Amino acid sequence: MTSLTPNSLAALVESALSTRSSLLGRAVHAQIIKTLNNPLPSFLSNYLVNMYSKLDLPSSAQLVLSLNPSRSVVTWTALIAGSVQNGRFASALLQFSNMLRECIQPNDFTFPCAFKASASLRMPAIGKQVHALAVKDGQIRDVFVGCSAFDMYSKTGLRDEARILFDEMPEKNIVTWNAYMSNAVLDGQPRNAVNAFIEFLRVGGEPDSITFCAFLNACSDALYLETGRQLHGFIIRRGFLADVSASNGLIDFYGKCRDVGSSEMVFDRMCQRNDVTWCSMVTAHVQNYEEEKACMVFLQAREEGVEPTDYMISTVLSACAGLSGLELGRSVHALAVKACVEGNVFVGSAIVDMYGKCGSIHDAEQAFYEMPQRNLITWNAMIGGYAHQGHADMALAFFQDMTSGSNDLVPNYVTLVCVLSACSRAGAVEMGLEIFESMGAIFGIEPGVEHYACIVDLLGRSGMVERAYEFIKKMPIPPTIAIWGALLGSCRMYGKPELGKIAADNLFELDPKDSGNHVVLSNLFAAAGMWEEATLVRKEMKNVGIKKGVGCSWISVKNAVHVFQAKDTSHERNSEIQAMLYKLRKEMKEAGYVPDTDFALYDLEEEEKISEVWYHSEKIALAYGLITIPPGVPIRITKNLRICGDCHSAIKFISGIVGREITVRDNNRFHRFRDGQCSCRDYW
DNA sequence: TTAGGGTTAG
Repeated sequence: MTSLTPNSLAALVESALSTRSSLLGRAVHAQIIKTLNNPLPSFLSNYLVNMYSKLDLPSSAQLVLSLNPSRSVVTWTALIAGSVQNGRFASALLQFSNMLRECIQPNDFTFPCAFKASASLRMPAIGKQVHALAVKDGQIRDVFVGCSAFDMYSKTGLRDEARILFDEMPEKNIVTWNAYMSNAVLDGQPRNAVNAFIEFLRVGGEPDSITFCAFLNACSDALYLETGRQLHGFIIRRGFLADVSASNGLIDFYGKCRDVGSSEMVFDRMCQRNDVTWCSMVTAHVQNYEEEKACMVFLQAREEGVEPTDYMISTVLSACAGLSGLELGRSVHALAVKACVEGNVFVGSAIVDMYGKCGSIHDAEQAFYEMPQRNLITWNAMIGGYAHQGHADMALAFFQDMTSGSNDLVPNYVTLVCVLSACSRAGAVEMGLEIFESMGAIFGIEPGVEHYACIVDLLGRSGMVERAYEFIKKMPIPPTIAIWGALLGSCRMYGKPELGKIAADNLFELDPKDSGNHVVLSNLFAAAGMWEEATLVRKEMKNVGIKKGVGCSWISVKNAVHVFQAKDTSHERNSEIQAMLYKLRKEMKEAGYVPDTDFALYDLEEEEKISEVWYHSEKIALAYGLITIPPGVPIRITKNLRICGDCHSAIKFISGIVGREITVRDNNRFHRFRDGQCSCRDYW
């Protein structure tokens, strides 16, 4: 056996670090103690401090450091760098200050760590003090130190200081330029990033994959689709298409620019993919409302043995939320636990959001309370979940709790959207208006288009349809589809054909291809007995080539999905379904249900209309659920179009008769029926 | 012993 010299022991420490095995690291340390007497040679002690700190074993690192009487700036920097790498930023700054207390001067390796810790903690006051030290001994001129100081100022929002540093840097390298571009994008200045790229090329810079990613981010941020496409060509010419990071950046860019087809093209042509590639592709589908495709890509990634990361899990959960796919959502939640990422705040918030949107508010609450840490997004998800379910009281209580006491969070734009939508769904008109009018003064958030839409919905849903229209006319920003859509919905609810026509005309202009608006207007006219107008709308639809999508409802039973269309008799258990429908119809009639034939789409005889609405797909899916799902288990149905008013009222009756909880997720929102009531206060 | 990026939640 060769003798263990200090140099060979140092090599052993290095190899233990490279395997990331703390067990091996401790074994090597034991061997060193066995071989050499204390105190260890200083350089070997430094190796150990570095290893322990990087392996995220801070106590051991600190102990080895304190046993080294001749510890130097290198020893301390090894300790601090490990803390920064493992996200222990506050510890890093504490260690930095302990080092100064021992009168050891930081060097060009120490300063970047201290700047990064200050930047990550968003503590510009500390960053400034570190900067002063770096200026004092001239270290700021070093390209590493200068770049990290610039990054710190940018990330802590001190633009002027960042700009001065950048302009006065004696030397800039590619990292400096990349930092400049990335921070410009983060700061909402994508144009500056693009200009910096041009300047960088002009001074003879050679971009790398990080430069491309930063540029693509700028393009997707500002929706510079053409500029991004040109960069795609540039990436190909420079031979960077084989680079996984550059291609990942392209997938992300196209996805954010609503060109998911190009994302798929880049993805399909890649020879090598990593976990980020898969996650970017799933994200691109989710961002383009292609949740089914997102789930397919996720399952494909699983088949290929790609390990699920916290990023992937939170993205897939948002796909489940979009699909109201509770079963898949549950299995992804289980996967998060298995992958040990459920404690991650992104994953936890996505779990809360998924359960809230899938109607399992108790699961959402449980996930919320079990989270080791929560942030604003977690609270928003919970408030949004209550709003979805029509629990305005809980939404408002959580809002109150979030902003007060130990939580002390500052609400953002989305928080206010969730709160106002909760008021609207609960008919809390005064409360909603009060919050809307004071949100600028109290929370510093100026109302945006989503907030205006909530108020239109709030007024309209409460029967103040004319007031809602007056409100729209006075809006300082142009009304959007959501706003006219809310008005049209309330016109349908309260039978206001004239205003409905105005809302619909605006919708036709903004969104000519949406068949739903034509159908609602036609129904509105039909309900008011204005058959000619109703027929005219239908004719117009035909003339301009709009087809109403085929309505269907689906229900998941024992992991199989059963899809039904209106008047569907094709299911293998059709006779049982029909028998259940017959039984229900009889019992409902006895309970006082009267079919609402406004929702029969044609000018039919009354008897035919009744039959028309009776065989809507959601009722058939529900009948199937009642014969297959054991008593006590909630029945969940999803519909691709909006649930019709007759089905809504029928399911209310059914929930009372059969004593079960029934939820219907339609393409607009969530309806939870229990004891003859629905979570939404009213429906047209 | 050191600096920059890519995928995530409303």
